[in-house]
Amino acid sequence: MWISTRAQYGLRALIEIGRQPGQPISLKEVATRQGISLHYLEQIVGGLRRAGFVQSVRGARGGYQLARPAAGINAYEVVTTLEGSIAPVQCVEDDHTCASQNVCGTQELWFRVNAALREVLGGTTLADLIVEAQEQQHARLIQLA
Amino acid sequence: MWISTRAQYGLRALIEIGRQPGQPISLKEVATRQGISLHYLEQIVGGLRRAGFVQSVRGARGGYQLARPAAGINAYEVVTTLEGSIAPVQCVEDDHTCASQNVCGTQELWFRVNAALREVLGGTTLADLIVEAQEQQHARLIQLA
DNA sequence: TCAATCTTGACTTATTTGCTCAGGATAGTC
DNA sequence: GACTATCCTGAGCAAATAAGTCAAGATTGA
Repeated sequence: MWISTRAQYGLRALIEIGRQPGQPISLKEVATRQGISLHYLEQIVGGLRRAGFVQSVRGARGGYQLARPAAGINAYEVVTTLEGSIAPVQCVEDDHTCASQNVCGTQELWFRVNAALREVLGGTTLADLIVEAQEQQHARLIQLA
Repeated sequence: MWISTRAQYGLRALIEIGRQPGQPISLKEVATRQGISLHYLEQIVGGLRRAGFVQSVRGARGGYQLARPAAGINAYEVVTTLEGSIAPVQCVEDDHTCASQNVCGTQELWFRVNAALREVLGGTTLADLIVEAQEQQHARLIQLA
């Protein structure tokens, strides 16, 4: 497992926040629904706020809401905001120049891995995830009945 | 960077070992060529031996050689041998059942990421890597000339 | 016999992760 | 204008992991 809980929880929080557009949801609510520690969530969502994904509404009945439409947020930017680079190896990291001058023989492989990752994560928007989450919950309710 | 140096060095060692089929190469040689600590390399290649990728030849003029043809070894098995699972999140790990019963909404995303990874790594054989490594070195020699 | 090489396992050191805790700032509501 | 819900910040900490290092031995060719 190499995606930290930080990024995983951040994505899940965004799904909850994006679910009811217009009205803010408190972190307490998000924490209960997703089973995440409140204090830890505060740290994570703080990062998402500073990066411009969500807005906070302070005071009683406050909470968080999306700062941009869900269809305009993709999983790649969310994950890298919370996690930093997710390149498989250092060679492939944005600003890095290879110490062994490309003679190791594996660099092209890691580039292909990196490209595949960006394609999958960059091609999934928060709007997609919200739909998937709702379908999953629906399917589960039917299963229980 | 989430592929450990262990797996990276292991792949690079296999490229060196697979380069001259038939004759064993010492780890000292591999360590010098690839710029890796000898003792660390011993640990790593030991793992590859136990997993059946390479054979050791003891004594003077000994070393390591491939135990299977290079075209029959793919990067996915090498990496997972040295690294354990490379699933992005625990949900997706082979024997794991999801604690939040699939209501988190992100599981499908991680499955897609995992599938993309397996495809790229599983589709690259050691024989491919050896060719790529030789092309790289050739290109570099021309560049220097 | 000697030296080159493989083999094993314990140990170390630094970093990261995943939290917890304490305390504050801000703003609606009664 | 007190009360309370909420956001916000930074320090601290235990456990795990990574990336080696070190020491000592086994095996075999020359």
